[in-house]
Amino acid sequence: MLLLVKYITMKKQIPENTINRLSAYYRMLIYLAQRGTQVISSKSLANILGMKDSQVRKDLSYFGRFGVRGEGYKVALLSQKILHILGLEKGRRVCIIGMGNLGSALAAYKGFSDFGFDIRAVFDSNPVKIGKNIRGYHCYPAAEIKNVVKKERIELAILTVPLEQAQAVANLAVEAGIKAILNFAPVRLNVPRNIRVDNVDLAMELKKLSYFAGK
Amino acid sequence: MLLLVKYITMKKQIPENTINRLSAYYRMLIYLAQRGTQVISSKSLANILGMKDSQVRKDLSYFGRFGVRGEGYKVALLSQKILHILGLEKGRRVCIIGMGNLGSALAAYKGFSDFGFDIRAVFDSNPVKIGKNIRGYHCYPAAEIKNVVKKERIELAILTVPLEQAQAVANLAVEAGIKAILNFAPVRLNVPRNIRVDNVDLAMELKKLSYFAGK
DNA sequence: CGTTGTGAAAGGGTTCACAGCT
DNA sequence: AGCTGTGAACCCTTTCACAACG
Repeated sequence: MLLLVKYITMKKQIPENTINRLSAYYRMLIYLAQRGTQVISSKSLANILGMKDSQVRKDLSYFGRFGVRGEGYKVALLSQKILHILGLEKGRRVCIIGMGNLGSALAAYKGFSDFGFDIRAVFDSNPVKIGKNIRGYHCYPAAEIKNVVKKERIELAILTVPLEQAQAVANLAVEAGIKAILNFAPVRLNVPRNIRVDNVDLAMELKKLSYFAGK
Repeated sequence: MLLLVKYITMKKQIPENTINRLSAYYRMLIYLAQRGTQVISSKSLANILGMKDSQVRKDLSYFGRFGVRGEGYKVALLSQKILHILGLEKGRRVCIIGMGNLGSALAAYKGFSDFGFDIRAVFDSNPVKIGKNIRGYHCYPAAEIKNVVKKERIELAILTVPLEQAQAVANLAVEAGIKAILNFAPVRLNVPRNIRVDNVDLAMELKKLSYFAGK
C-alpha cells in the first residue's frame, strides 16, 4: 500500500525542459572536447549557455552524480553519460514521411546524422517521387510504411506531410510499431498513450515572434 | 517607493505558453469559422484542443474580456482579437537569411503567408544563388542585408544559415533595425536586449524524442 | 579551498471553484 | 440555467544556500 502511494507520488519527476537542456549541454561538451577542454565546472558551462549553475547541477542530479567535488565535470565522461541518458548511444533508426520541401530539407540536414540518427527510409505518396533517389535516400510509397518500418526496425518517424494526411500516415507508422513521432503538421495527432508525439509548428513560432516584436 | 515595489512585482506577467496557445486557438477558430460555427464555449474549444477550459479562459483574460457569460465566445470576434494581440492584423514583413535546404523549404511554406506573413526578401552568400529567383523570391547577397531590410522595413528575420555565420548575419540584421529573429542555427545569438530571439533546434527536438522513446 | 549534490525556499504557471453576468 | 472571468490553491520548476567532499 505504501508502495502504491510512492508510485503515484513518483509519477512525474523529470521536467521536460531538463531533457532539452541536456541536449544543449551535450552539444557544448562536444564542442569543448574538440577544443581540448578536459574538465568544466557547472559555473563555466552555465555561463557559456547563459543560465544558472544550479540549474546545470540540478538537471544532472536527476540522473546520477557525474562530477568531482572541488573539480568539476570531466567533459568526455559527462558527454558520454548524456548520450546514454538520451538513448543515443547505439544510434536511432529514423524515417521521414513526406518528401515535400520540408521533408527533403530535413533529409539533407547534417545535424541529424551528427548526433547518431540514422535515416533508414523516406516516404511519399506522389508517384513522381516514388522510387526516385531524394537527397541520397530511396523514396518508398506511403503504402509501404508498415512493411519498411517493420523490416528496418525504425523507431522514430518525422512527419512532414500536409495537414489532411497527417493522421492517416501516423496511424500506419503506429501500426508498424513506431515509438515516437516528430510532427510538423499543425494537428493534434490521435495516438495510443504509449506513443510519444512532439509537435513543431513553424507558423506558431513566427506568430510568437510577431507578438514579442511588439506594436 | 510603493511604485517601485509595484514595478518590480509586475515584471513578468504573461506566460510564454499563453502566446503559443493563442496561436493554436486562432488556427482552430479560423477552422471553426469556415465550418460555420458562430459561437463556442471555452469548454468546447478546450476539448477540441485537449486542454482544460479554465486554461482557455485564463489565457484570454490576460488580454481582456472577449466572451459573453452564459453564451461563450463569438468565433469571428475572438479570432479578430487574437490576430490583434499577436500583432498580425496588418501583416508582418519578413526576410529569410540563408537559402540552403531549410531556408528554401521555409520560403515555399504556405503556412506563413496564410497567417499574414509577407516575405519581402531572401538572402544568401553563395554567388551561384545570388540574383537568381528561388521559390519565387529574388535572392539578394548577404552583404545587402542592411540596405534591403531598411528599405523594405522588414521586422522579422528567419535565420537559416550555418552555425559559423549565424552571429555575423544576426549582427547585420540587428544593425538594419530588425525587431525579432527566428534562429534555426544551434547557437546562442548575442543581441541587444530589446531584440527578441526564438530558437528552433531541430536536432534537439529529435534528441528529446529519442529520450522519450525509451530504452 | 573550490565545486558538487541536494533539501528547502522562492517563483511561476495551471487548475479549481465560485461570484457575477446574461 | 449556463458560461465567463478571476482570486486563491495547488503543483511544478528554478534558484538558493550550505553541508559534504575531493
